[in-house]
Amino acid sequence: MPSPKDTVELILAGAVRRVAPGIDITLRLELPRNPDHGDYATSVALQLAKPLARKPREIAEEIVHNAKADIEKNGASLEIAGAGFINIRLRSTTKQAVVAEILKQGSNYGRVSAARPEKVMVEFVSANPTGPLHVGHGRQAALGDALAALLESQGHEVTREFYYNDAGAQIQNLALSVQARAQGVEPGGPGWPADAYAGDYIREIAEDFKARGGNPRGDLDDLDAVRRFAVAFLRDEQDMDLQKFGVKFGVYFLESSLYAGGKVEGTVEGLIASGKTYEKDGALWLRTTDYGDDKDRVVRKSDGSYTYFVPDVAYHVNKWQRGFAKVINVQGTDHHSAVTRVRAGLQALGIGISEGYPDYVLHSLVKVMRGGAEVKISKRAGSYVTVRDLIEWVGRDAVRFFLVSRKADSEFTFDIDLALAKSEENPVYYVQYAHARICSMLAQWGGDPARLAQVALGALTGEKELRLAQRLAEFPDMLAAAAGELAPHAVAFYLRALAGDFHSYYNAERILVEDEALRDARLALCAAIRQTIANGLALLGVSAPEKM
RNA sequence: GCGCCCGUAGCUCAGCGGAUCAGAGUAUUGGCCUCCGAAGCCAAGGGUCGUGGGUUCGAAUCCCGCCGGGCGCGCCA
Repeated sequence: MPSPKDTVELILAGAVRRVAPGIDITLRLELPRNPDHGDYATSVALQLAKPLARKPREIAEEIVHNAKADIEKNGASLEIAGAGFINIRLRSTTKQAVVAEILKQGSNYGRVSAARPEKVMVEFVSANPTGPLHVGHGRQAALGDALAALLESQGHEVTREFYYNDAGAQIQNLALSVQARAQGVEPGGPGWPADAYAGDYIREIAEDFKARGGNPRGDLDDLDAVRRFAVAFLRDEQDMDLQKFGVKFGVYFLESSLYAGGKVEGTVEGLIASGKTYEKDGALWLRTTDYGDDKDRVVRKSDGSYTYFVPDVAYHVNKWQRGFAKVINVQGTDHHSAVTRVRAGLQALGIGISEGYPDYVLHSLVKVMRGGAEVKISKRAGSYVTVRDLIEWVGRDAVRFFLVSRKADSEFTFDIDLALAKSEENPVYYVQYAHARICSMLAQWGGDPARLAQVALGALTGEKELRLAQRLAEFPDMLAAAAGELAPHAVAFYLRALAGDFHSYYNAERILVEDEALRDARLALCAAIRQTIANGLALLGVSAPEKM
């Protein structure tokens, strides 16, 4: 069933085409803050003034004249204001209808089936198994998972994928670190390998290895065994953290599989065949500058090995070949130089991969403050705050909601002291509280909530009630916009606003009144709010508790 | 130095395909529970939207310069 907004938009767009034939303009309905300006408004007449060389008000009058009958038939009215704005007002019955619609659709409210469903991949976290997950990974997990859920809500078939390097120099470094630690070498002490990981978790792995390894001396010399043990240990740990965070991946992709399958070699051959490579200083270079990069990149080093850039390209070829027409990589901005490079590599191959492939959501790194000082995020230092720490301190719901509540590219300061001291004032509770309050009210009423979907809604005429209905009606549009812009923070802001409207309403009006018709209508509205909050929170991976 | 991103209320941040866009939370101050959950509500103060130009009838929003901050700029990953 098309929403009133869609209907109004369609009718007005038709009128605009008749008034301004041949002029390419997209009609956009705004949501005015000022209620005097109606429920929707458009400045399309002002925008048409120049191309039509006419007064905006005249144009507005003509549009309104054209659309009026149809608009009114569909439960709305038009008026012209100011310089030529067209304000649209919906009748109360039109607004009330959304409540029944939500209760009918239940957990599907906001979800749509795409006209053309796409196979979409969101790749995120992708932490190498060289240490516990840090807050940056937490931000990625919160963003990526919400993004994936958002795209699913729009009818796409989404795969969540985790990519990790299980064989490179960093892994070797990990093995050496564990080995040294197991042999009793202290970080920084004599015999400590250069650039070794010094975090405490290395000691834990070393002790665990010795405890389970049988003959410690013999096992310790077997660096390969140490490496396998350490990787498995850290993978388990990361899995546990992700599970606690409520994030599930569909695919774990190993970098080593690209080598094993000959994909890396094949990519190099493909690049050479494209004619975009050249030899210089004993190395093989790719002309990435042909594709907007600021310098050419080395593909094969003079020692014969490949740069990390090659498996990166091979991996994305693989994504493409698996049929993912749309891929979104969630990464920190510290990797933004890879964006141009990977795209350049894919274009150079000339195998028909679309130009902007893949999409990226880059997030600024999270700065962690504690005791008024910054805690450096560095795997090597071993002093960074982990995802697990955050969850233990403020709870999974708060961490997820908080981390997704900001635009990805804005810098983000996570003040540990504040989160600890004021955990109860975290915005997530505000939204959850609205949900719990409604649950409590429905329980007190004691009726059958399923019945509310059929209840008469005509009694919902209060200003706050109609505003709430409008807010609820925005939900699907908000989701579509958030999915389109890859901006999950919009969901968090919407929920905050909806909860705010509800709390305000709750304090102003009594829901469980004597008058049955009024009570049922109000309960139906509240049930619809509860449903919408639950649906929104589910997308963010945050629980919607019935009691708090 | 070059490239990308970011500068909006004391603080943390929305808004940025122009108009009906000066907003939210928090903090501060003052009110509201014999009443459905006060983890709540109501009200007040607080910003020349970093800065200087430009485009436009109209700019927080688009363009250019400058200032400030972040991240990149390896035959590291």
